[in-house]
Amino acid sequence: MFAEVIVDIAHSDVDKIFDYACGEEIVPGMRVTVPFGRSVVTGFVMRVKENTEVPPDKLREVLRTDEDFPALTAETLRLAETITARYRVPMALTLRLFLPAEMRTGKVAKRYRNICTLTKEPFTLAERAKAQHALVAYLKEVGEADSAHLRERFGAALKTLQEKGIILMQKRRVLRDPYRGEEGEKVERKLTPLQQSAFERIKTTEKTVSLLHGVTGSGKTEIYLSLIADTLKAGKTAIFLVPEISLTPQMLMQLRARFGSFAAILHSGLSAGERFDEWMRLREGSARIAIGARSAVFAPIENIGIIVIDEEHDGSYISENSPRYTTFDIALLRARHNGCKLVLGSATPSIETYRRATGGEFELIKLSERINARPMPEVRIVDMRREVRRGNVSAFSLTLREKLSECLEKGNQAILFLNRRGFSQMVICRDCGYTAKCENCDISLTYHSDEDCFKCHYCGARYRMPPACPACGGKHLGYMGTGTQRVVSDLKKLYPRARILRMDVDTTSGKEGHYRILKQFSSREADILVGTQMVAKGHDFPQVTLVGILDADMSLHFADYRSGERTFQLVTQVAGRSGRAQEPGEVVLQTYDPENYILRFAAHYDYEGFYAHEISMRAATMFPPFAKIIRVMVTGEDEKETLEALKAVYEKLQRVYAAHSEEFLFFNRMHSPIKRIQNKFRYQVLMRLTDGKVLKKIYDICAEEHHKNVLIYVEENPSNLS
DNA sequence: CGCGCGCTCGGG
DNA sequence: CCGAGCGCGCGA
Repeated sequence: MFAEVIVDIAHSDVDKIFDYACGEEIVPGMRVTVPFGRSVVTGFVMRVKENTEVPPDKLREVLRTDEDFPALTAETLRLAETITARYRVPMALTLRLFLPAEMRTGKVAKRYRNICTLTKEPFTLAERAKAQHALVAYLKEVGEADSAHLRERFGAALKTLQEKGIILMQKRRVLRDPYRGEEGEKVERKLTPLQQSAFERIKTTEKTVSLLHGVTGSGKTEIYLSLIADTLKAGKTAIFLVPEISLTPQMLMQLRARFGSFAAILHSGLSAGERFDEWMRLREGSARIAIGARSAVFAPIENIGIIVIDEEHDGSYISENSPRYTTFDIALLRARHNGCKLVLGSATPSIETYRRATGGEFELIKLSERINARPMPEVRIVDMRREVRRGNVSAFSLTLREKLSECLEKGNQAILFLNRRGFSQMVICRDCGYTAKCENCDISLTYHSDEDCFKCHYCGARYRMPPACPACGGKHLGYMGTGTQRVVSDLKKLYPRARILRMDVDTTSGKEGHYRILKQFSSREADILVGTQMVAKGHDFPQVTLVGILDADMSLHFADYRSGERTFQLVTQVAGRSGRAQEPGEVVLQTYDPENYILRFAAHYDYEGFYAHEISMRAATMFPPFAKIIRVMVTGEDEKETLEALKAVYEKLQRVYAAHSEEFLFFNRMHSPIKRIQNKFRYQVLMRLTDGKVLKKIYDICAEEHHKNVLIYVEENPSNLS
């Protein structure tokens, strides 16, 4: 027998099949150890065959298998072929997506437990050894138990009985279960008639993809869970994808309560061992629901009955590393392969998705009512230009201050949202105009008051705060632009008795960081929560009756065709945090552009209006989904080398442009808006295509262009053009 | 990716 | 004439 092997080296030079002689035990999907050149490496068996073209003097043998089962399934191998072809990345890189990182690094220790059982031989115990009697009785009842557990319960009796040969101990491999003992209560809510009909439509539609477009609080989650339960009943498996940030302990608890150990949860908070074991449970089939962020779309399960992508519009579904896949594309491939349904859910679907839904490609299901018909909070738009004219230059409008006082007096909670970390956006010398910039990035530094330092928000570098301007020695340093720290410090002056929590990347470090702050806030340890966009995502705080959006324009003026879409989503989401329980909520939206159509539509929760406006604008300007924006990034530490690489790709791309100019709306090379990040120079070729065959050519050109010390990659519709 | 081969260039 | 440095191609 011969095995076709891809070696686990992510480099295009070795991205090809190597044949090895092997025995019968080798099957496709297995990881094997093979001799390769002068070294020994891990490889993936893609196929096995009876014959080989490789001359016998070159042929070598598979040394051993890494596991005694195929780590990759047949579906997975096919899927990998498609992904590799689509994104022009080495096969090894694609195959790695399907395995937990722990498996490759081999750093995860298998966990063993000592399992105790009673001997079958007759025995007698001393009359007065009470603990021994209790232990034997217990074991008779449960059959077998873990030694650590018994020692804790019965103490030294265990050791005595073991020495007497009455209790037998046996080592056995066990899988870690990160949520053991946290079963919670099994709650199975009955679906409302609206939910029930959505459920039925998803099941019966001819279309593979359904879009559940439901306002916040319309009960989408309950529909997903019912669909998953239904799939389990049919003996199939399920994938449930959520944005990383939504994997809160409460949510995990809810899923655990509903599905018990059938659910395997893959997320960044798990230890290496736990992650590996959750993967194992899926691969073995003892867990049948894979729940997790985007990488869970590669879950090692077969016979999939449903795939759900919650908060479909969320940016975290697009991979930022090679291969730059979109979760939806992979999910669709898997849904087609398994002949199952794919459900997308969102209150604010992405423009692209909504167009495909209204165009008839997806089944569009609207849930326009909230559970219990609770109204959406009222949004009040405040014109900040008027505040400035009145002499109020603080971050808080008079309206917001009034509402905030009112809210606090009633004993309710408030959330203030501002998409800017730190104390002030930048520090400028009033004498000479100098601004501090990062040494590694082409970015001005943000002042952080709690650590009294400057930070670069791109690479995380810290700098000491200079006593005077480094350029002119002037002492008049000015703070421009308000960040979350500044808001907190101003709030403390305005409301000295209010308890304030801040939530942004600076305060949420560590794996439980988010959770800690959210828990403090939900258990009423604070009155006001100030935060960046991470406060926007689906947490349920019943006591919150006021949401303040301090600077709604921030994300609006981003150099990105999707900035309008993102602003709409953000405003809708943050607003949804207000008034979830009995009391109606309010939202104060501060802006310097109160006539802006996006903010107007968002204030009225008018997604359709927003969509109609946005899509006609995209059509008129020929932006996605009517065209494709392609960015070829060329980045490297040495400016000269990087420029040479840029020139080489540019010349080749230009030939494509010349030959197919009708497919190009735009073609140009330039510095990236941020010239340098983490010491790497960034150049780009920017294109806008009327979706044609040239994209393949562009990928080909970039794949064949090899420059050492310079990285070249293609991005499709990149979400930030920095 | 890691390695050895061979070509080239510079110093002695 | 010899050693260091680098570009190239190979690996089954």
